[in-house]
Parts: sequence; structure tokens; C-alpha cells
Amino acid sequence: MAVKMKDIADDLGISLVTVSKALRNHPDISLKTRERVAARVQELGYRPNLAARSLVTGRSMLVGFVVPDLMHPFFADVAKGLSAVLREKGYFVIISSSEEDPELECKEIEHMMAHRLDALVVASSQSSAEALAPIQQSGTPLILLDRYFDNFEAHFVGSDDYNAGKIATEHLIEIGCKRIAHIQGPDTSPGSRRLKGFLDTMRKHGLEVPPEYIIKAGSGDVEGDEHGIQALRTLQSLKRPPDGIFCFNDVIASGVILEAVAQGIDVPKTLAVIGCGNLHSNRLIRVPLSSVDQRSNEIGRRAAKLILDIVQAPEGTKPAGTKRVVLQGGLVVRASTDRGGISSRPGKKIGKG
Amino acid sequence: MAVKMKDIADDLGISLVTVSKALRNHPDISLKTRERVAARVQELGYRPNLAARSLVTGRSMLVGFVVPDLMHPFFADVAKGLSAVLREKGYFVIISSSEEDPELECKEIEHMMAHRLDALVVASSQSSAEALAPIQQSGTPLILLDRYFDNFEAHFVGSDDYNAGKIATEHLIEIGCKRIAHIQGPDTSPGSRRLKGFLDTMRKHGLEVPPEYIIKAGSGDVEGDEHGIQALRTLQSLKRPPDGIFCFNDVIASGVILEAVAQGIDVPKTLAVIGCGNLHSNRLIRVPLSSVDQRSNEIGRRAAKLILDIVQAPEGTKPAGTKRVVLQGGLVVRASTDRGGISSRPGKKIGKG
DNA sequence: TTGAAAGCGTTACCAT
DNA sequence: ATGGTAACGCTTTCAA
Repeated sequence: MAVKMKDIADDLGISLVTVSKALRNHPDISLKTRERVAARVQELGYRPNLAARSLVTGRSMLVGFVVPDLMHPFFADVAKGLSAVLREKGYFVIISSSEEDPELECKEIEHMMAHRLDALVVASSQSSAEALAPIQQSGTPLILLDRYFDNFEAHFVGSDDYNAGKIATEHLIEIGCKRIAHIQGPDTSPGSRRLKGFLDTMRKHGLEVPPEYIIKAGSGDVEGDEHGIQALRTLQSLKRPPDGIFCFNDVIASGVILEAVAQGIDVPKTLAVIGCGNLHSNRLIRVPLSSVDQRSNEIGRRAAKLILDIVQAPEGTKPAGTKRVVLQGGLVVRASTDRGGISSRPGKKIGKG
Repeated sequence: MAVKMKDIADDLGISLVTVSKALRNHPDISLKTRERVAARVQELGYRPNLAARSLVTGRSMLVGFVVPDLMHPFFADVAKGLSAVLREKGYFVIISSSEEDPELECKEIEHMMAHRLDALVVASSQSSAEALAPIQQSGTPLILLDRYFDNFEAHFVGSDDYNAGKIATEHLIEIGCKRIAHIQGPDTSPGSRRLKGFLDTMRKHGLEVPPEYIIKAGSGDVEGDEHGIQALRTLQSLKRPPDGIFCFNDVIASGVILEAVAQGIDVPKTLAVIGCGNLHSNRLIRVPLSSVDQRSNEIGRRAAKLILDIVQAPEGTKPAGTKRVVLQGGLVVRASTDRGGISSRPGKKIGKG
């Protein structure tokens, strides 16, 4: 049906092999022949068959990327960074959304792997690395993104979530908050690291964290902002509601602000709110939201570079162990924590980020 | 390197062909043999090589989806719907973002096509269909999504943009707006259709639209909400600023609201604002935004079904012409147009959608 | 119920 | 500088 190399070769009265080489700019082939081939390729609308090429080279030029939620701007932005860098080298990123469902994630990975990926990037919603081990053993380079597992050696690219928790908490303390609550994320590494950063910082400053100040956002079904709404209701029903909240992410924080406004609570005076991720929409919401920037696009780009390092490494150089790329974010202050004090540089990013 | 059928066959002392058939549940093979094969597959961690399969079957089980911007929630949601339906039938969607750059779009399509897609879905940022014609000629089913071209016959799935413009405009008129402006989108079909729906409706109601009330949002570089901010500044500098604005999309509308709040303009009393797309974030912004819902997820699902119809059609049945699937949206009223009148059902969706 | 042989479109190797 | 041949892993066709 489609045009193939043989057609071009016959057309030009040369061998198929010559065409193959000409197409890949093999130095063997004379300039004149290469031009003749190029011309016919244009005319006939020839496209190389990557499946066939992949079969013989053993490289698919395909990189898989499994995300928990394509709709989440963080992962969409990571995907853009990842694709942009890999595209330049001829790689194609195929994306799959697991909808935060560990079982679906496994199925999707299995399906992806059948395409003989040259590398697989996973922001896993698994609670353990069990399901990922077979991949690593299969020899396909595996890069964990955003979320890692203890006791599982693998490449990792993500943010310093412990430090993000610390930065956010210190900011709240700096603007005068004394009773700070945390709305926890899922049981993945960013969730527990941000929590730990929060707790350690509070302890360091001699501030108490009553257990009811740690709210576990329900998982799965409900939208993130709905978690925030529910969490604030719970917190406000306490005898002593908090005067500051560090939320696992910006979507939850948006819900908190939505509910706070509905309850007539003054943000940031009565209640300061900070999120994490620094989504672009943060400046549009009712009370523009302070956040810790995560450099999502850069995370994607770094993952891409790591992959290129791995796949382009000479044969012998492979077993160099696993690599961890941990990016530092930075504080972005907006109205939700702007009490007019020393840190009030609205919308200005502070720190290394 | 990796496990292949031959390994399983040798292992079991049967032929490679038997394994192949067993794996695909071919009725030829006895249950006992199939079970033995299945067991070994598990043990050895065999994965079929789809590139090899594709080479012989001529079907890649890959569907391409080219979007102008992966970060845009509309396309992310379409992608989710598309993937969800196709995944059930064993198809995989590979997504590529053109960043609204027609040239990059061509390159990406070319690259995708080399993977021998079974179908290609494109929300094109081209201004003409020129670049898409070769694809159609190649025999790969082409589905235009969201954006179509005049004088180019192709399958299409999208919203009724003319009607969206009409619905939004009639709503503004209904709540009492007299001087209604429109912030235009890019020069693609949704942009011109929504504009036409707006103009026709205004004329029908005997309302004037001075030329300076049609603002062309700049293209490309800048973020959409920035367009909205600039556009409102321009409109407010007029002798008679509008009392209602219909924005091409919700992101532009968000910018308008942001700037209106900054200027101390009362939304919706002094200025009513409505967008299009009904993004989930609309309820979170400063003044919750009214919009015309686009049923983005459903658009994706319908595109998937159309593809399945095409690829699963028996050989002879192919040349059935092109199909157009046009979905109707519905009005969603929120605070940005809620003047306490008859249409004030906040956050409630009205209409067929 | 099973299997041998041919072939899918390409690249790698070695010869010319 | 050019080309013949084998191989990549699988499915299809046909024969046993």
C-alpha cells in the first residue's frame, strides 16, 4: 500500500541498500545519489516505517511517560518539558494517564512496554515498588518522577519536597502564624516528605502541632479543591481553628480559599494559606495563592536529559548505578499570605528557584 | 535479549506458531496447551513485540493526537476521553503538542505518521488544510477535532461554536446588557464561528456592535489571561466602555475579570463577563465565571468511537464519505453574569448539554 | 491440533 | 561508492 524503500530503489534503478543509506546520510553515498533519493522521497511521499526500523535496530525511539492525571497542570507541564528535549533528538514521548489507579497504571505500563520503549518515566500511584521491579529487570531504563519509593533503587527526578515543606512552614511562621495546620496529600513520597518538612520545622521553632491539625485529604474520586473545602470545614469546627494552613498542593489550597471566602474568613489576616506547585492559575483565584514553586517544566527537561545520558552511553558504560536529580523550588508570595510584613513581595519569587 | 516466542516454544517443546496462536486465543489450540503457554509467559515475563506484530499485520494499534497545547485543560480532557475509549479496544493514543506553531505541528505529524498510525486526530493550528491533505491521501484516517477547514473534506468532531456564541450572547442580552463586546480567539474555525454567532445574535436583537467592540486577542507567545487583561484595558479606554463581554474562551475571560477587579469595576453589575469552555477552575477565580460548556471529555469519546467505526469497518465498507459529529454545549451561569434576574441559577447548567 | 515456510520493511555486515 | 544477503520477531497460509 504505502511507499517503501524498494519502490524508490526500483524507481531510481539503484539498490534498496543505497536508498537506506542515502536516507540516513551515510557518508558512503555520493551527494548526487543522495539528492536523487531525496527528490523521489518527496515526490512519492515516502515515510520510513519505524516499526520495521525498530525491529532491526532494537531501539524504538519511544519514551513512555505514565502520569497519575493528565489534567493536572503539573504533569502536563512536565510532559511538555520532557517532550521538548527528547523531540530534538528524534525521540517521541507517549503519554498515559493512570487516573491515580494503581491497577490501571500496571495495565498501562504493560501495554506501553509492549511497544519496546527505550525508557520509561513513571510518576507512580503505587504504594510500593513491587509492580515496577519487573520493568527494571527487563532492562528498560526506568526513571521515577516526582514520586519515589524507599528500598527501591531507581533513577529519580523530582523536587526537594522536604525542603518545600520547610520553606512553606517557615514563611507562615515568619508572617506571624502560631497555629499552623497541614492538609496532607496522598501516601506518596511528596506527601510524606512535605509533611515531614512541616513537622520538623514546627518543632524547630517550638510550635506545637496538635494531631487534629493534620488533615488527611481523602483519596481518588473527589476533585482536589473539594478536599480543601472539606478540610477547612473540619478545621474550623475545632475549638481553636488554625491561623495558617500549609496545603499539600495548590488545588487543595484553592478549595480552602474558596471555603474560607464563603465562611467570611479573612485571608490572609485571620487565616494565611499556602500551597505547593505554583500553578499558573494561582494568581487568578479569589485570593491569589502563595505557593512553593516546583519548576515542573525543568523537572521534565532534566528527566529527558537523564534519559539521553543513559541511552546514548557507550555499551560498556552502562552499570553506573542510579542517579537522583533533586530540584530546589522557591517561595512565591501572593495575597493569601501577604500580611504586609517583611516577606510581602507580591508575586515575587524568593529563593534559589 | 528480551524473551521472545521462540524461547517459550523451545522451553515447552512446541512450535513457535503454536505459541503465537495460543497467545491470541486462537480456537485451533487446545485449552491445555494454551494454559501451558500462559504459565510460561508469566514465568519468563514475556511481552509481545508490537513493532514486529505491526510489521506483519499492517496495524499499529496506535492513534495519534496532535493538540495545540497540552497544558490547556480542554485538550487534556479531550485526550482523557479519547484514550479511555480506545484503550478498551487495545489501542494506544500517542499525544503530541504543537505549541500552536503550525510548522512544529507539521514536523510532529510527520514524525507520528512514521509510526504507522491507524488513525490521526488533529486539533490543527494551521490556517489552511494544505499541510493535512497529504495525510488523507496516505490512507490514514484523519479526524479533525475542534477545528475544521472550509473546502477540506474530513471527519470532524467538535462543538457547535456558532451556537455557543449565540447562547452566550443571548444570555448577556437577557440579563440586560446593551453594549456587548467580544474578545476574539485565533483565526481557527471556533474563533470565527463564535464571532459569527455573536454578531448574528446581536443583529437579531437590534443591538449595535461598533467595530472597536471586537477585540482581536494577540496570538501565540503571551498567556491567554494576559490577552484578557490587555483587551479590557483597551475596552475601558473607549468613550463608551461595554457593559458585557463575551470572551472566546475562559482563560481570556479570567484575565478580563482579573483586570476588572484591579480597576475596581463591579462584575457583574457594571460589567458582565462570560467565557466559553467551562473549565473546572472557573468556580475558583475571583468572580466565578459563567461559561458555555463544551463537553470536552465527550468530544474525545466521540472521536474515539468514530475511529473505531472506521478501523473496524469491513474492507468493502470504507468509502462512506466523511462524518461530522457536532456536540451542543449548554450555558453555565456563575457570578460573573449573575444579576439576580431570571437566569440566576448559579453554577447550574442550562440547556441541552 | 500442530507446524513449516514465507514474508512484513528495514538495517548490519561483508563483499564487490 | 554500491549492493547482496541475513536477520529482527511476529503472523499468515497452507500442509500434515
